[in-house]
Amino acid sequence: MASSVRRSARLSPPELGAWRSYISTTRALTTALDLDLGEFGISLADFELLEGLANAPQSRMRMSELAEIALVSRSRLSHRMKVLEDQGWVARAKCSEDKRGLFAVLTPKGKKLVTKIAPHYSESIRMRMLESLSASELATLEKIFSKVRSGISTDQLSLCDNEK
Amino acid sequence: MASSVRRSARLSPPELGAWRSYISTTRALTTALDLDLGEFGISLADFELLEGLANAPQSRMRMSELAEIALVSRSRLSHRMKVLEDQGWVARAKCSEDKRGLFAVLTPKGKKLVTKIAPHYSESIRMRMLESLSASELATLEKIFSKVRSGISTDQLSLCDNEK
DNA sequence: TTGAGGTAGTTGAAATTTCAATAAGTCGCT
DNA sequence: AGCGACTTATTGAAATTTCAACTACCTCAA
Repeated sequence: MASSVRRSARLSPPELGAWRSYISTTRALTTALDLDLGEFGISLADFELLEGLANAPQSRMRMSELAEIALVSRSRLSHRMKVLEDQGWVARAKCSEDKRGLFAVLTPKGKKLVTKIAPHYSESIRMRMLESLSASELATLEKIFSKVRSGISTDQLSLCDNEK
Repeated sequence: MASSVRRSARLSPPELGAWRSYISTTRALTTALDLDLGEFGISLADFELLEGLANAPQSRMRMSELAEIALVSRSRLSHRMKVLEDQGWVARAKCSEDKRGLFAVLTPKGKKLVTKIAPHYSESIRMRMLESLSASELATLEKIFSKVRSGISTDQLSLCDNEK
């Protein structure tokens, strides 16, 4: 009785093409962005943390919330916060509602940095990526990745400390 | 006399939407793929190295070529090769044409591993990403990233050791 | 044929990230 | 009131990645 589901066949040429194109471009792109931001003495990942805070009410956010929006593990955030704190860009503040918790807060110095770098960041993203695309491609891009995103059950990954 | 070029303005909502959607999905996706492959005791990045070799004639490739196609720095490749070698998946072989050079070679054990894992890898990519997309979205995806890729001058990044 | 400058690959140390464990606090239930 | 299960965040150690030399070799022009 012929096969029924036949899972896990090789990727078809269009599938393979799309995947390869995506993955290799993504690597090149993040390298390029990191390089661009590097001129301002910060990495893409760290800048995203500061930017996340900058966009939050009162420029502060609970550690775990920041970890979640920035898609980094909690322990990684803890470690990064230490170095961002040493730079004077962020601080940690107690949280009175929940004594276990802490707020990550952007300092004035940190705000200044974000203000200074943000335009270059935008420009870098635009130059490296967005500029190559038409308005409709832009829309499709957003649609495609939203779809993919919702196909990935976030909680399953748990953004990767080891919380089983 | 009104402004002329006006570079580096804030990203427009569609631009921002596309970017955010892309970057956050990409993080979730690579985490998911790593998790999937983790069940077979290997990371996505390492598997890509083995797969790269598997696809090369005679399952071997010059170190620098492998670094290039896998988009990793040379020093990183050197370090990774050490651990892949310890696992018995790859070996290094002298290159007679150029005595500075080496070939990275997939061992029989490495080949077996690739053969075993490849279907799961495909299935994971399909399940996590491709399945969410229509054929035309697939085609657009490939087109978009090819465009973006060619907008990024590869040599400028030099795939990131410090070769100025 | 030599020597200047470039290329291939490696190395050790420093920086970063992950992993597993831990402290401290909350929540709900009895 | 207090116990057990869960959550928040941190920590140190291990693994990985980057960074900056460094060795060995190749190329080519004078």
